Amino acid sequence: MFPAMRVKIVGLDPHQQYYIAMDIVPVDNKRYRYVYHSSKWMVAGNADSPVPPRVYIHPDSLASGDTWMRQVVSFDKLKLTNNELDDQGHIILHSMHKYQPRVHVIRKDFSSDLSPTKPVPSGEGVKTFSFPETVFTTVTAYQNQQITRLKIDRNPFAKGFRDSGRNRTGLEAIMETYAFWRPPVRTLTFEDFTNMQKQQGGSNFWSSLVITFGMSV
Amino acid sequence: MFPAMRVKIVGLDPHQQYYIAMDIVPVDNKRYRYVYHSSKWMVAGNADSPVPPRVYIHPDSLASGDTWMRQVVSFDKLKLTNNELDDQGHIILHSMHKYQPRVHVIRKDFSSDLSPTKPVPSGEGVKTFSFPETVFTTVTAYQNQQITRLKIDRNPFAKGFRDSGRNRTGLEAIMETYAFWRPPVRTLTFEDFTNMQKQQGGSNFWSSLVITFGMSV
DNA sequence: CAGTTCTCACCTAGGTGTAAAATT
DNA sequence: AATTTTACACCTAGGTGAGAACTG
Repeated sequence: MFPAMRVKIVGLDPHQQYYIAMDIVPVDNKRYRYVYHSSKWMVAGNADSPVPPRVYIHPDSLASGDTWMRQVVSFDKLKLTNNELDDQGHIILHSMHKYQPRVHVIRKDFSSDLSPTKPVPSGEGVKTFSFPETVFTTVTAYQNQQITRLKIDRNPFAKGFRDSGRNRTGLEAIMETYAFWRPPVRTLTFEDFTNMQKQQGGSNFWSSLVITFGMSV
Repeated sequence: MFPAMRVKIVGLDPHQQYYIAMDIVPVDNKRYRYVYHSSKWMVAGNADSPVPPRVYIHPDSLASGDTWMRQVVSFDKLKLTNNELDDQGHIILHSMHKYQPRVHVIRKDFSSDLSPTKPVPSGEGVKTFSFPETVFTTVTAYQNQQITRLKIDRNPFAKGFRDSGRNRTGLEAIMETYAFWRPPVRTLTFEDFTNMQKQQGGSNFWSSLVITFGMSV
């Protein structure tokens, strides 16, 4: 999956052990098609039947709160497939559907049955974060030129398709000289999240947990 | 370092957590030179002054005894350097000296000060294994054709230097068709080790620890 | 014919020994 | 003269979109 989701985590217990995991859930019950002349995704019927749930457990798991908080947690190794019989542990999605990635922070002492092929457990030791700007629509071929350009311009592995003849604009050219530049990040506190989800309030333990999202572009 | 050291471990407590680490210690206090006409390494003076000790902590650390015992533990990412100012965490050695790799099994509850830049602690919670057949002499350029051929024939990354014109012998040709072939392994029990090292006896906890060595060729 | 699969050239990233050049 | 460093071609391994081929 590119761009990869990247998060910064604050407020964990430095000495407690945690798993961090991602799953990807349907946004609605619809199938979509892209209408080129209006540049919009339109509903094209009901969703296909749901697929076996998969969870991507971040490869740095298990790690201490301290370790997680000292790094940007990147999900750039997460892979997607439309093959419902996949045996590579990839996350299985339907093409032409809308999905929302979720980040789960799972306390070790609560993770008795954490598995790549079972839904993430819910309860006191697990907190889940979603960032609405990361909703995406799955395709098997790109439906418009903007997304193709984003992919080619931002993914190092697609360098071979960059049109070096096409000149960058003045601003872009300047940006390129700042190799360390990163787009602005957005911060979402656990309180924001609980409000958004109309959740009934978290334990003290989690009250300071903050997770910040930035795209890896 | 190629060929990489690979070990199989038996007899750990499946539910206990362990680090596994490697360091490389001088075999003697001498510097060597290779005498081509006799195909032998000869003493060529006293060793250079010792170098800051480094430890390679196996990247699968920290893991349970169960996890360690279920896999072949391979040290193929271990890197060597002759640069005493190295800041990449590589193990620093002198060229033209004889060295012996050691494998350390370190119980988590004993590993308070385990660090890549400090000597491995010794004591009740740490057991160390050496395999005399892994002694090697460091060089900056290969000193004889046999070692060059071993490196080129056995290391996939050196495939570009293989002389596909030179025909394999009948036996070698047959061997090559068995992709899964591995050289015989040698088993060393902790008792063997204690005898060899004239150690004063281990705790019950470790009495069944066995470590088996095989080269990754 | 919209959607999917497959093969391919072209990249990133990094592990090899060679041979020339530099060092001591 | 022996040893070490450096630039380089050639690999492994795997992530890209293009475009042809295929599917229903």
